[in-house]
Amino acid sequence: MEKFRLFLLDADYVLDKNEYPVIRLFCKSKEGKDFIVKYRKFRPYFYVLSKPEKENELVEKIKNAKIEGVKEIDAYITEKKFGRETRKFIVVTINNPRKIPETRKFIKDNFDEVEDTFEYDIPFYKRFLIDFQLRPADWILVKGEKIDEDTIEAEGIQTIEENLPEPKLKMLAFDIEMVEENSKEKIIMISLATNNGFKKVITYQHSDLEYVEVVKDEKTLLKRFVETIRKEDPDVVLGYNSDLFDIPQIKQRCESYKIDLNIGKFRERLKTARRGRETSYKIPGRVYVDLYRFVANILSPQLKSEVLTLDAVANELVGMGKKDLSWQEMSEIWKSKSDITRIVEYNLRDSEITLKLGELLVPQIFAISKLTGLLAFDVSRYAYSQIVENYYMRNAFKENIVVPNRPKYEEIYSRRLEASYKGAIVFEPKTGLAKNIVVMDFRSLYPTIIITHNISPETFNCEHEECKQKNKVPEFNYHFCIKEKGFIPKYLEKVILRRIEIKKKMKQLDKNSEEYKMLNNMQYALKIIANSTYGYMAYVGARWYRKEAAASTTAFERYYIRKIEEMAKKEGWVIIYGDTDSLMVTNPNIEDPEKVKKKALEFLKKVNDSLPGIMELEYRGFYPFGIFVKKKIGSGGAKKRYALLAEDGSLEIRGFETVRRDWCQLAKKVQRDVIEIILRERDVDKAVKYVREVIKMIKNREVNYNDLIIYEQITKPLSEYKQISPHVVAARKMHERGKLVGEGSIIAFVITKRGSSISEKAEPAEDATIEDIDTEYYIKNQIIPAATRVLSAFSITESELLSGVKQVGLHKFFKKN
DNA sequence: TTTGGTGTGGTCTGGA
DNA sequence: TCCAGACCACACC
Repeated sequence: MEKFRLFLLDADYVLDKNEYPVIRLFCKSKEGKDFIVKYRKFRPYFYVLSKPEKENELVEKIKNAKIEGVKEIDAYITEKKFGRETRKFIVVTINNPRKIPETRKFIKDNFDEVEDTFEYDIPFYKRFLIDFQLRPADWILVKGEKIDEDTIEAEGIQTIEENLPEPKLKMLAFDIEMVEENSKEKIIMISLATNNGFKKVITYQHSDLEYVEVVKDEKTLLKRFVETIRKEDPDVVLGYNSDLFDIPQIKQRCESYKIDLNIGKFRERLKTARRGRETSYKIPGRVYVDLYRFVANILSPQLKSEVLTLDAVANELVGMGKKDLSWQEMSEIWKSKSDITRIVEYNLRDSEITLKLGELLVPQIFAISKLTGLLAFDVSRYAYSQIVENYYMRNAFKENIVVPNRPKYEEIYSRRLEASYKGAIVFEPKTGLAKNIVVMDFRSLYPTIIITHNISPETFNCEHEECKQKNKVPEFNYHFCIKEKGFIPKYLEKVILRRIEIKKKMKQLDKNSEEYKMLNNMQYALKIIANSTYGYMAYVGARWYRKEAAASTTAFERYYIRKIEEMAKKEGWVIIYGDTDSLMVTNPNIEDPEKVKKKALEFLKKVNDSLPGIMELEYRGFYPFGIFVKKKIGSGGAKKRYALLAEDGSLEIRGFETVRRDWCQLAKKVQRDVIEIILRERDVDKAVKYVREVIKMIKNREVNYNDLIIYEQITKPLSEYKQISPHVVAARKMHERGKLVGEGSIIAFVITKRGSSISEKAEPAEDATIEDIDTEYYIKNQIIPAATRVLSAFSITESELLSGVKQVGLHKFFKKN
């Protein structure tokens, strides 16, 4: 028997000829050699909870059950944790993983002794990874025999705890181009690029470029694509929106040409993996990642980009965008049989930036894999809820806890009908220009509350009198057990502590070092779990659902932030603003910034001494100036909208039109400039003059057309809108003109002179010019509101911006400076 | 297949 | 014609 240290990349299973499962692990050795590890001793199973005292009877009945397609069935009793109690469960094992649903149904339908069934919907490969606690994108130790060049028959498999460096992985990105000819779409070009420097474009029109391979037709193009992938033999295959576009197109064409799409590591065919409504594809033995899905599911909230196109995302993340070439131009070049260099370069660039994105994102995906035990394939396609859930599922196994069932449709429906609960506190800001602001915030507020107060579905309202006294939830008649650590807090704490540890380590490292990058990816993965656990417990689709747990978390938030507010006020601080986990304060009695900071640190120490558990309030920064504005309707200050000037001169702008997608670029720029003039120069007059100048330019149409485009998303089918807003009208016009628009499309439109209501005047951006623009609208509904929002805090009104009447005495707002 | 609640503000809609 | 309330999108944390 030999031992192999291998890096685990992917897993699946096949059936042997007797319909027994063979787990296959796709691995790489340190030297870069590929292996398939086969393991035959693992069987699919699920749990049956019997009615009390009926276990033995039920076991016998199950053992003797005859179920179609199931060759072998076995059952035995085990104990598992179920909520707060430990109960007997029957483990039902069969030979064929595909028969688990039928087996479960048979047992449920035929035996009255059955109370419930569990863990019947965990895919077999995932079951294996959980039970063996294997981590994809990490090293495993395999004991077994090498039966041929690249196959190992394993006797035993386990993880390796040492931190070995990753083997060098080969990544390949690809992209296709299509053109419509005689109302039929054809693939005209495919580009491929790898992180070894390989690049190739395959097409069937002439080109002299050395990396272009010219073939005779579409069919040969596809054949060469298959051969090239096989020859390059990548570990990771990358596309951008390829699950929805490139792969289905390639697949369909290959089918019609009867080309075997066997691009798997060991010449296996591309597989379709259907999950609910979404379709994805597996390339057996390779990690195939559609980067768009990861970006859309996981990364999008933290991106500044307004759209998730490859161009925008790559520009933001790797500083490289697409080449400029419109679909029409491409079509014309191709059909006119002229020089295709531009298409070739455009096509190759797409693969190159996809590759660059992959080099950045695949390590992030791998870090999440390592933490959750999910295959990179799954991580890259899962939503937040799925990623957290799988983290807890894998740890439930360690704790011998039965995984709660996924809610059925009716359950989800009734959960939806439950009333929502109160959230966090948002303070009403003091409007105007603020000075010497100290910002403090809680480090991971919700996670630390959950951990400190042991908030978990099963610790909720335990029977102990003591817990009722010592761990009561503010505002509610709820409490959480303190006798035993809850499952969720236990594993959430591991996440938080590990993240703190990693962040500490990172501080000592060079930011460009490989180790720093690796740790950064790991802390990012941990952050995802930490930040989504609270919301997950209130998510209607969650297995570990307990709305009261989430409601209690926010109740504690309100309690603590109020408590700190009180402490701060007592010490002479003025609360300028605060949202959920942050407080912005100033001390009107102290002028010297250094003294303010010092005093703030003393205050923080006092607060932290009073906070329980691992809760901690941190110093986030000092800001010489800030703007807080009035609400447009009603009285008082507007929450969630402010701008701060940091000591290093940078601006932090939140909530304002400037940071919103649904305002035209020009309005956003004007507002940002106004904020800057006020914060940096504290000169309201200058800001007013500037706005008047812009208004004049609009009147004269001396502005850039593109800066007038408004972007808004279509969030449901066009027919379902009750209120027909401008963006809906623009979308309908696009639809009528043969454009593809639907749920999720971001509509680019402008407001023109044609029509009476604003909606009627909305026109798709591509169908209008600067001459069509309704300048009145842009002045009154874009520039003026955006500028007034900020300037009204300094008593400037709309009419003053419009009239051009010179105001006097504005400086009074800034006497001191 | 969509982790949660809080909040602002634009435009439309329909009744006075 | 005016205005409140509904609808809708997007932001903050």
